[in-house]
Amino acid sequence: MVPEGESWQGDGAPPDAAPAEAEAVRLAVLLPLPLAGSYSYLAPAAAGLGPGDLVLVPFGRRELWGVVWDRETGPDGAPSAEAALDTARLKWVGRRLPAPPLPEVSRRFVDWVAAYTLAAPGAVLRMVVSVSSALEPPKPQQAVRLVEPAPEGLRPTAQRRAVLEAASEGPARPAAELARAAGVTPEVVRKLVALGALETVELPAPPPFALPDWSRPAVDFSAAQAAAAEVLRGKVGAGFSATLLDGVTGSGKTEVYLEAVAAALARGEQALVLLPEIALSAQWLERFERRFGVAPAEWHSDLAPPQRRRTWRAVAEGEARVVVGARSALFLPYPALGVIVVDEEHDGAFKQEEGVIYHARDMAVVRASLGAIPVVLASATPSLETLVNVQAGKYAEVRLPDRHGGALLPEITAIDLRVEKPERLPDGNPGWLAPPLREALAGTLAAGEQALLFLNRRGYAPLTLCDACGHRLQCPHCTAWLVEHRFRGRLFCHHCGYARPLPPACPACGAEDSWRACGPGVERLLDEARLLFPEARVALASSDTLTGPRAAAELVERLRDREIDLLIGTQIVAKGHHFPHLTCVGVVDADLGLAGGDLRALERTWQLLQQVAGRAGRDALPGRVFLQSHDPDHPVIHALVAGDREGFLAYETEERRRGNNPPFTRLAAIILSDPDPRRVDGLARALARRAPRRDGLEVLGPTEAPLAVIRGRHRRRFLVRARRDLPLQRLLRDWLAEVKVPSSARLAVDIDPYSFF
DNA sequence: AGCACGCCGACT
DNA sequence: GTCGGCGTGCTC
Repeated sequence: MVPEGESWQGDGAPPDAAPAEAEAVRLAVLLPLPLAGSYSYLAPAAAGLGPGDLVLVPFGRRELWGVVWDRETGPDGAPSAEAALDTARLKWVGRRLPAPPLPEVSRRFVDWVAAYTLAAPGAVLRMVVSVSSALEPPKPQQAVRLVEPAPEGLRPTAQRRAVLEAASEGPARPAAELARAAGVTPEVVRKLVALGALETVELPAPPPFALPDWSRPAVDFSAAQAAAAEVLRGKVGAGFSATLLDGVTGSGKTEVYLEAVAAALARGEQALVLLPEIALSAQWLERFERRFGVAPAEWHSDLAPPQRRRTWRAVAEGEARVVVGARSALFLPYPALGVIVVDEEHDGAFKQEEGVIYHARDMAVVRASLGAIPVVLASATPSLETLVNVQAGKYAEVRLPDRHGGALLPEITAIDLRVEKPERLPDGNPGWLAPPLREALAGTLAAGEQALLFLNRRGYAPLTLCDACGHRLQCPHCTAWLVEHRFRGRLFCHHCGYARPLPPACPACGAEDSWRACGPGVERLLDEARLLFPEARVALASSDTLTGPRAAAELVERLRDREIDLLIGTQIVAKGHHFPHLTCVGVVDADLGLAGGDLRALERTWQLLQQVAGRAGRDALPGRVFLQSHDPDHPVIHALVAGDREGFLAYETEERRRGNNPPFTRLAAIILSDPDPRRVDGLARALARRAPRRDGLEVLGPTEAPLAVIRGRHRRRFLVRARRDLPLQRLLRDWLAEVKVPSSARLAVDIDPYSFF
């Protein structure tokens, strides 16, 4: 018989002699598919399979991996209620995969997230087991090296010589890498192996993830930091807790929460730090290494597949002790997670908007609760949701009041664009910088200090129209204007990626050279800055210019080395980098986002501008911040100028309460889409007819979604607002189950929607 | 999600 | 006459 724990070879048919019924068990196996539930399989009792085990199972005419979710027998050995399916129809589980079983807490997390987001459990499972190739043990990597002495009779072509020369330098390398280094196709290398000039060897396994040294001394803490660190350390090992770590930019939050990480490490546990955008985290990694002496395991979407495989397995085996990652890192199968930190918890990047739609900050709190561990939410501008939870006593709070090292907070001034109008530029084009901002920039640059212009608009101009007939260039697939990107010489749709060159003549009236750019983008500001400050070294920072971690790190370096005098950037520059000589920040359009219509527009604007303002004057030099606005009396602008955070929060809290909006109610969005507008309208009407009606529940819609057409799909949207005590998910599930969705249409549910697009 | 089966247009 | 389009349905 099969020894327990060994992998049992099977192929969906019963093993040699079919075991008697008594020797077989029924298992519920969850598959990584968007299906409603698990599927039942048979397995020999002696295989010892239990919940969490990873197995291969036959499914239709395919073979899939799956996770044993449950034994389908009650405590008395009788089949459970849901195991009604006729045993004769069941297939047999195949091979058990040689991977650590999925921890119980991960399985409960999958079920919880699926129930909350209305996603299929299998779709959530796929986020946990996101690297199916990691389920087999790592194959040793093959490499090639030179055979010495070289075999005789080898025809030495130029390509072969290049390969042999490359191979003579350095250690054995994978064939593909060697081919790349020699500038030849892999075929040449293969041929040389066949000819005996190169030989294949196994590369030693890469070194395991190093254990961070938590016993190294922490950096010098201020009294406030030391006290905060002590509180956070005390949460570790004390069951579930959620704590807001609230401190202004530069107050040293990172070092403080790393003490909670150190405490978890000291207990032999794992730690997870979620960052909104791992790509821009070079400085964060430096700080981690300074504290622990080694690098943490990284997890984000653009890891190379071998690294991904290795990291997944190292996490599952408990070898990777600290993971820093983007939101998807939350779903890794940690066997011994001891603490979760969500840095910049207010950041919208934690909201996953595709596939399983979830908010990583909220799900982190759930994961912590299921694992009975602490979660730390860190931010200089906490979300209203989190602050309300603090006020309600659900979350603890730790504050770091001062800028570490005593740097001064910047002085913030609003510029009323209705009074201080930007002048035309010397070349006749409109300008976007009002006189007071121009003067401040001139003064800053003359003093040899650095300045930042912030405008949250990529490209040259948000709209391009024909001066002769007024025709506006629009995306053919979306309800959106095309944005001119002059450096790339093309027009782009920011919603679907459609790109085309600027047409030489207007497609509507045929006029030539008639395009007029309307409004500013960062590229246009760059033109203005170069014209006004020809001596200054100006650089641009947007997602178009900072395409990866290297580019971002390089920019940070150039700023630090003062090779840049004036930086012009989108929100990409708001994230926490230290630029000690940056003393002047100009927000070109502080009103952008105030009008946005969605319920978090004000909060986002507040947070973004607060963060941008925090870039100014971080060390000994005081900073100045200018907000250009057409509405300087707006409460958000007022609060920013007065530095009145409590005032803003009180205002915004009251607005949300009055509008019956979250966190005082709960929202869900139902988004329908179909290439055929008539069909999506039909589906919307069918849903509207069956919309649930009850006290405390509002169903708004259907309306055209704000971008009515994206990628050629017509979109309609319902918004559901529910009193917090109502079972929102159950109501939605019952409602949506009543309507048949045509196969061409898609229906997505967004619980707690953030983006209203 | 795949991968079948199934019923209508342009091609060797 | 077939190859092939993707609409509908099923997978323990």
